[in-house]
Amino acid sequence: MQSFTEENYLKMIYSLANRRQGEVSTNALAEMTSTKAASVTDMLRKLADKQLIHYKKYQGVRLTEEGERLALQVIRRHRLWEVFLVQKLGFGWDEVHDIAEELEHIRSEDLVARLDTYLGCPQFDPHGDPIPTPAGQMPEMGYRKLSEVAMGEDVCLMAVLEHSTEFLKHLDHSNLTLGCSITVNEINTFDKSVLVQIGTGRTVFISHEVAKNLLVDSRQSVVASH
Amino acid sequence: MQSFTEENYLKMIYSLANRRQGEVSTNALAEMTSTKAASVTDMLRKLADKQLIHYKKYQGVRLTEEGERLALQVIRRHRLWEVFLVQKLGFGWDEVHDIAEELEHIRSEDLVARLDTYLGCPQFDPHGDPIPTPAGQMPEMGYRKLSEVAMGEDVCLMAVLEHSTEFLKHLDHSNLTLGCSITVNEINTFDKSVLVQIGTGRTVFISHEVAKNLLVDSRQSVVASH
DNA sequence: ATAAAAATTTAGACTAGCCTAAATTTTTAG
DNA sequence: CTAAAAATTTAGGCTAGTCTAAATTTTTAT
Ligand SMILES: [Mn+2]
Ligand SMILES: [Mn+2]
Ligand SMILES: [Mn+2]
Ligand SMILES: [Mn+2]
Repeated sequence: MQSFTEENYLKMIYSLANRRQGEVSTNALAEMTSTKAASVTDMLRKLADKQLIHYKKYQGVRLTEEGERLALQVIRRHRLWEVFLVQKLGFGWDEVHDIAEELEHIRSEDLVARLDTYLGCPQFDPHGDPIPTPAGQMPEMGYRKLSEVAMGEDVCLMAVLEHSTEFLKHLDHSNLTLGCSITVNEINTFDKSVLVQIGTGRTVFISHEVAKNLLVDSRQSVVASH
Repeated sequence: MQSFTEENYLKMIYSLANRRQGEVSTNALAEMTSTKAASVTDMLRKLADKQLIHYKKYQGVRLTEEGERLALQVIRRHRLWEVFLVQKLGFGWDEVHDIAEELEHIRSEDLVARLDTYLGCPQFDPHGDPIPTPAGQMPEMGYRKLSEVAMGEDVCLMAVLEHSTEFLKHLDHSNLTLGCSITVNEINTFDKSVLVQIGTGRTVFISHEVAKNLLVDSRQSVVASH
């Protein structure tokens, strides 16, 4: 059985490994856990002892099969609770992360199964992130970043990479919601900002900083959530 | 801000204080927290430092006003989550205690308020226990134990004092559910067991051990929950 | 190729919560 | 009223998770 802390480390190793491909560094983990590198090293030794990670001193870290299985369970719980908070309790998508961060650690197979059923077995969380299957598979969506879309293309907003309240509030403010269609009208070469039309409605300016964090799909996919 | 452990101690001091009136003893807390008396003493010193309890060495302990306020918040969260688990997720009343024991520690004013609204502001949890008000008042029900009811009386089962899975399963087995009416047909003097009729239906035997843990009301009150 | 910089680990220390064993205080019984 | 029993506290120690400062290894840049 793992502690809250160990579960958090596993989850963060998983997401860092997927962001930059390959081994995860001590410093990256220290930043993400808001601790110091020395503390991370201690924890890595413990996780390695428990066979949850592959760890060679100075060489970075990688999840074992068992470690990944556990990480995906935590992520599954996190995302299911986020769906609950938004769809059932009426929270905004910018308000749920911290609460889900605590709910994700309540370990009861039965609870997760019932919650999943109750929510109608959702495929995506309120940020468009796929929910790992009960069997522990993480669906791979082939999304691109809006910052990589060519001029004139017509795409659909499927997910966001950044979950901070400020970022999500900013999107609300620009009328950018999951599932909305986006047409790229103009790309400014000097700062890579874009001018897009949302649906058939208004035209908004999106900075490169923001565009990098919007995942889109060319296909006319069904809306993930709303 | 209090830790999980501190919250658990406050909650247990509250319920022990209400059970046997007056100061709560170190040993009683040790038994209830499944720790040793020495550990309890350590924690009592800490809670006293934080002004959450009145504590004089060797003299037992009592909650301060602030301590009681916090204890009631924890109890409110616990009972609301129990309602959620039973009414929304379909758990049995014998399965929810341990999960609620973890959920109760998630501190978000907003979460509790929304959950309360979502559940329809319930007054009682699945065991018939009153849910403290948001303002921190614990409603006082004037229930009696079934073991104290006179022969021939007609009462309504309102709550249970024991929450263990075995006990609750035993009640299910005897068709004893919250809100059912009970007529005392016979009281055996040698072992204090009773023979009762449930509603207009079958007649069951109830040992003193069980009857002591059933709270009833003479009035034809509306069913608390079901 | 090597020296400086950056990343990482080790050493030593702290707090929260828990334990056992021993000391102390309160209660109970004769 | 006193001696034994029971309850409680103190002393000293352990683990998880964290920290700072110092040592070590790897990377980067001349
Ligand atoms: Mn977490
Ligand atoms: Mn999310
Ligand atoms: Mn608890
Ligand atoms: Mn209850």
